[in-house]
Amino acid sequence: MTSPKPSPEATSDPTGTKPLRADARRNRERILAAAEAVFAEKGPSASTDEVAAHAGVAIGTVFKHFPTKQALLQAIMKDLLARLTQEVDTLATDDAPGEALFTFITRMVEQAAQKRTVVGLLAETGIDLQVADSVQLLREGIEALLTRSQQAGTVREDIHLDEVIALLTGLCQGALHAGWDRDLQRRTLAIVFEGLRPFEARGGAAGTYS
Amino acid sequence: MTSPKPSPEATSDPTGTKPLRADARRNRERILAAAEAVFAEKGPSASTDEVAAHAGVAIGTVFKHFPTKQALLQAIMKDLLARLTQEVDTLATDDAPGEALFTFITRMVEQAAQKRTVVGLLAETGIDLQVADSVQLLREGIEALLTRSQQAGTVREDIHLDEVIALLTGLCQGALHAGWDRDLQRRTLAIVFEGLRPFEARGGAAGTYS
Amino acid sequence: MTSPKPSPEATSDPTGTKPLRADARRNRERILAAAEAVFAEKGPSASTDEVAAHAGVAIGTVFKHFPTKQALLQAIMKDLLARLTQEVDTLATDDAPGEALFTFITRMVEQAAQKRTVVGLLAETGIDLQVADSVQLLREGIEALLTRSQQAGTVREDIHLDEVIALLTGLCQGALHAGWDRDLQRRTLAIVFEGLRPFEARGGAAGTYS
Amino acid sequence: MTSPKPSPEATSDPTGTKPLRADARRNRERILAAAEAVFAEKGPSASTDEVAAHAGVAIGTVFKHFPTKQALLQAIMKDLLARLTQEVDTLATDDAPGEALFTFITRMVEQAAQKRTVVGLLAETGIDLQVADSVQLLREGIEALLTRSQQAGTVREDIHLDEVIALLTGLCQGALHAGWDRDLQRRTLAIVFEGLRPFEARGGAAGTYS
DNA sequence: TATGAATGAGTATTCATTCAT
DNA sequence: TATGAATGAATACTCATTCAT
Repeated sequence: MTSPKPSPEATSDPTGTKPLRADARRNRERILAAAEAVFAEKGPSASTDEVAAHAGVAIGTVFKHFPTKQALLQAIMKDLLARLTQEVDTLATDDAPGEALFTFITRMVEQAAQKRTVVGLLAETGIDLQVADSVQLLREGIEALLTRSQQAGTVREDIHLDEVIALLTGLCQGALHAGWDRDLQRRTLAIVFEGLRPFEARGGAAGTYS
Repeated sequence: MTSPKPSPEATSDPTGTKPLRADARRNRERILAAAEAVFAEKGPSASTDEVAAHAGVAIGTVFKHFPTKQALLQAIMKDLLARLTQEVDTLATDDAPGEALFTFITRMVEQAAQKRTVVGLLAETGIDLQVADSVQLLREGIEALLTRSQQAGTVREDIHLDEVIALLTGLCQGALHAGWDRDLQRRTLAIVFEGLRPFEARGGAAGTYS
Repeated sequence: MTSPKPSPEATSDPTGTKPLRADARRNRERILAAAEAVFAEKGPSASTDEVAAHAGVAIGTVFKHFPTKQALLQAIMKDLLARLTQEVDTLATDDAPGEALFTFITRMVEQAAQKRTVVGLLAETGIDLQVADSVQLLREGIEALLTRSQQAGTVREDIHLDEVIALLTGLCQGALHAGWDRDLQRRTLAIVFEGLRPFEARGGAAGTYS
Repeated sequence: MTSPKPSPEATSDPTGTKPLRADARRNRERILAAAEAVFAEKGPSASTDEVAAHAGVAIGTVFKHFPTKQALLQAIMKDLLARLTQEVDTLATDDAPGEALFTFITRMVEQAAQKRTVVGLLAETGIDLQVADSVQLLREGIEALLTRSQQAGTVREDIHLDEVIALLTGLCQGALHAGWDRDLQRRTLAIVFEGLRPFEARGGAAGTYS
């Protein structure tokens, strides 16, 4: 049972929620991990039953923790966004300020390509997941990366956060669904990064074409 | 009950299929059109019943023409790809060779953003749609556009078809799911186009940022 | 399969509904009859599955005809009310005008006592069945009976329709739940009828006590 | 968390039960009170969880005291019957012997109409509640009232206890489900009371019609 | 060939009851 | 003894697919 377990800080309850009993908390984690795995593999239309089976609990337990399938999807989404935000924050305090944004985008695309992440799938189902808060946190993190990159002169000043997120979304979705291999990822990202750079910085580190 | 029927060439059967009676053919068209409309609006999880109702035929008729829901989705996909290929071919013989690729990408993204097109949704369902032939035709069309643009000097020589298609896919998916508005589309595409241009053509027509 | 089949006129569609195919209509009747039997025996919390099994059809067929359990209950209710209204109307044109109301009440109570009728059960579940129209028809029928009885001098002039219906409801519920035997029914009704008679008519035909 | 506890005599265990610890007894009372309130409001299909929550105890505690939902319903029923018996006994020693039965019936109907009492709901569930002993006590109390009324000359000699209880049951059920307003209650009861009176006492105090 | 009724496996969700903490 | 997490059977409802009319 060595599924990718969500980092503790990501799944920590919002303050104010009464702490769960040890076994309950353990099950919650297992369910979340199972759900992430199952939905990642089969898409969000996978049955809750399957999630329960994968987690090794009864179906009732899943619904005790997440009273709706929606709620379960939301929880995964929040978890994921929290981990991304965390990663963004780490990058933001790293040394190479100019490359931070490029690195982050690259990592996200890599992840998306690897596993059929939930991120993308969520949107598709038309389910409105109301994870606005978590999204906002991530936006802020990305904005910080963008600003730093612009100050470092590796991204044009006239680029807005919206475009960056649009590109990020599109690239992830593309990578996710079309199953780009590493090489294709690299070359595709290189093109986009080239488009983000100021004229005087073109042909930079990320821009090596075969 | 005369719904807007797809153009005949778009729905043409692959050669080798036995010709249908006139009324059967008419029904086939109506079902396809209905399916495209319904799936475009509600996603591929819309029920076949709804498609039948929208087409004004009984459910049995739908399954007579397309023995599986899968088959119906496939047919739509092929239809769509055929129309895109058609559009590509038209663009390829236009006068402005340098802008043809950019124009095509822009149009596709616009369409994807406008209607919840099937394109994107198909991939998501994880269904393997086996439309390889149709895709190949489109690939070839796009390749022609790419070559012409490169010859015209508006796209870098070191760009491959794979990256172009990867970008196209990602941008469409992004536009589709994230609901970009026209302005955001324009700015996002401008960045990508900038990345596609050779150094000496940078800051070209498509690259005006707010 | 000789369950009490609803009379044709009771189940006839409101005009304007497209006529069903013969087999569909037959199934509809069977489902209704089965539902009436099952709910009558086990109360409205009986499962729809059981109704389907009892009717010898698949569960989907039940839901095709009655898209909701509610709808099924409603249909039974309407059916029942229609039959009651019918009975009321017959009584209203009978010869013995003075006894018509008493006869009707007696019959209803008898029926309620016999089978765990749906009437009573419906109210209990807290389900709002929206059969107002059908109820109104029955009210009008009962009102006619009441008026005739009053004109015949067997019911006091100062009795209103509301009280009659209240008594009818209470007596049916009581008979239904408490399982009164025939003799107890008779004696209980005799008391109520006695209360309905004018002073000068007391000790009338219905009022023989042990 | 001091909810309105039922009076001690009402909840007294049948003799022979081993005495509970003080806190356990307190919990028992709270659960009973909560159950009565919850079931009164939502009907007997309300969940045991809700009862537990309302009582401020854990679900396990409820099942410790009442090993089955059935048992809980039974206990409420007994409690209720005990209170009614108590009320009957009080009335039986009151001064106005002739009106005692009428008063009792009136009160019961009033209560039934006011709150979605459990009384009525119990019968509906089809659950056999085995509260024969408690019922017997109540029967005896009512019989006493009946006898006194007959001796006082306000109720006919040929009326039996069974009919009185039948009427009582029916009227309560009717009032409960049909939601009679006070005025309708009054007029309906007046009719029944009139039916109970001997000829020479007709048009008595309770018999004023609009 | 078209129709549309019937099928029945599948899905989310609830809830009485059990049992480890 | 109290807690409350876990259980899992049950239930209403959906929908792709089949087949008699």
